[in-house]
Amino acid sequence: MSLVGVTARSSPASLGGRRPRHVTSGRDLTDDRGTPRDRRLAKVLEHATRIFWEKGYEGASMRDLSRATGMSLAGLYYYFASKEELLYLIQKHTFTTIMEQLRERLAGVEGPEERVRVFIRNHVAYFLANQEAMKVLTHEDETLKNVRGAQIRAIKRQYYRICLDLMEDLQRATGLQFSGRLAVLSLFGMINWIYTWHNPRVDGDAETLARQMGDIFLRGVLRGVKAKTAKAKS
Amino acid sequence: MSLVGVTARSSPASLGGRRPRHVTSGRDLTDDRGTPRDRRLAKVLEHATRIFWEKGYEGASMRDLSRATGMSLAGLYYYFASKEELLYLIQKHTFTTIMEQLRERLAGVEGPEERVRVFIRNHVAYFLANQEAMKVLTHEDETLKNVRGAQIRAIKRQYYRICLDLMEDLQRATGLQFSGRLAVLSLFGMINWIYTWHNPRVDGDAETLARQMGDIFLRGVLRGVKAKTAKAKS
DNA sequence: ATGTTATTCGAACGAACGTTCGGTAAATCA
DNA sequence: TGATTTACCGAACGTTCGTTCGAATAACAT
Repeated sequence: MSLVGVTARSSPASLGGRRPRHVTSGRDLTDDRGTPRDRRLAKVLEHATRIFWEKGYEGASMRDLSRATGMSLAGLYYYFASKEELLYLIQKHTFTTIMEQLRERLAGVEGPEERVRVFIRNHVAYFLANQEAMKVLTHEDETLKNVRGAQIRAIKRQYYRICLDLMEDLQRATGLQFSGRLAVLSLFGMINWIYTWHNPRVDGDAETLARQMGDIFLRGVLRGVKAKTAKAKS
Repeated sequence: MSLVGVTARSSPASLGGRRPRHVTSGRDLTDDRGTPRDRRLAKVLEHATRIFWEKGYEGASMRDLSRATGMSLAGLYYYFASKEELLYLIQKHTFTTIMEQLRERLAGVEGPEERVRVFIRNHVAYFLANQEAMKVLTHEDETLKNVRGAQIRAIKRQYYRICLDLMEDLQRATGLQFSGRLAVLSLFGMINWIYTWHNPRVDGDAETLARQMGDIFLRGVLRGVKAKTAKAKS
């Protein structure tokens, strides 16, 4: 009721109008918990994520989703109000989850550099574990308009803020001078670009990738990587 | 004839079929040179670039382009065969131009680090001077299919190769060990991400940005930036 | 068994999509 | 001058789009 914003036109129940449909509970939408309805919606969102990932939001059609889920076109709309809401739910869930995970991983970790490392590790790990959702999140950045767009942008600003704070802690601790804004945005660029090139066959796992990117970002290529052992490939 | 691939269905001229339309000459498409027709096409491409930039390729309609150019829907098709070809021409021209410019700027520059710096400067400068085209190039990366897609991907591979070579020269010169592939792709990520955040009001001009990003990439934030003078902002 | 609510559907709606057809003017060539 | 080519357009073509309607079934409570 609060989150979704029902689009139903009128229907005061007394006049025999149909009751408002597709009112999602405010629940979490992960696969396990929630009402059966929420669990079913979560499954639909998984399929939608994969389709948006493959064809882009505009390029994907509700008929694609119907085919993928095995449900009828009309049946889908029992679970959400519009295609746009689908994208909103996906982006919101993805963003919320990565931020929760970050807060957990940051808790208890001391030392500004290590905390930045944790941020990088978390972002890279989540990115690789949820490539489809993360591409939909970053690629369809400007797609949502109005209220839904504003909500997603608000979460994004929060996430940016967390990283900027980590960076400024690092500056205070080391006395170094650089533009925090530019550092954060460069870091985001490095990581968020992954979806355009990552190949699990040739590029390592999340841990390796995060360490390498952390090294590039924190030490710079000209200080090189402390030649630990196998950096392998090229 | 060679580039564009006419889609005309048959029409052997003798049977009264219409001659093949929209056969672009192989010319350069920049505004100044070429036949009047090519110049007119270039203008259309400029409008198309702005529209794809605003609404994305799938989200943009030929009617949007018709409105923007002031030409009729049918009239547009005198200059190109399809919407897809529009995107192809834009991407090809953009990619070709940035590579030409890079080769010019690299010529005569010695020293592996400076050559990497030139690469960064060129990419950032071109990016900011042609933000719309560069977004269309990077954002619509997977949009083109088949032959046209393969051609663009081939140019992209060339561009990547040039940068990788620069990076490997740097490695040979310094004896440092890092993954060249990862370094190049991280660098691309840093720079190509610019279009999602750049604000000319708060972020500096191309030269400043390129220097800062070069510093982050080459020296790493932990070695700081040689506090030259005004880094200002944050 | 009966009434109620939760799901799902076939069929269609109007709008928008990329593209094409037959044609008209204007420019160019002979 | 007349013939041909170039540049452009109104009107439509067939398709696909997101969404909705009324009804049918399934699940569940009483």
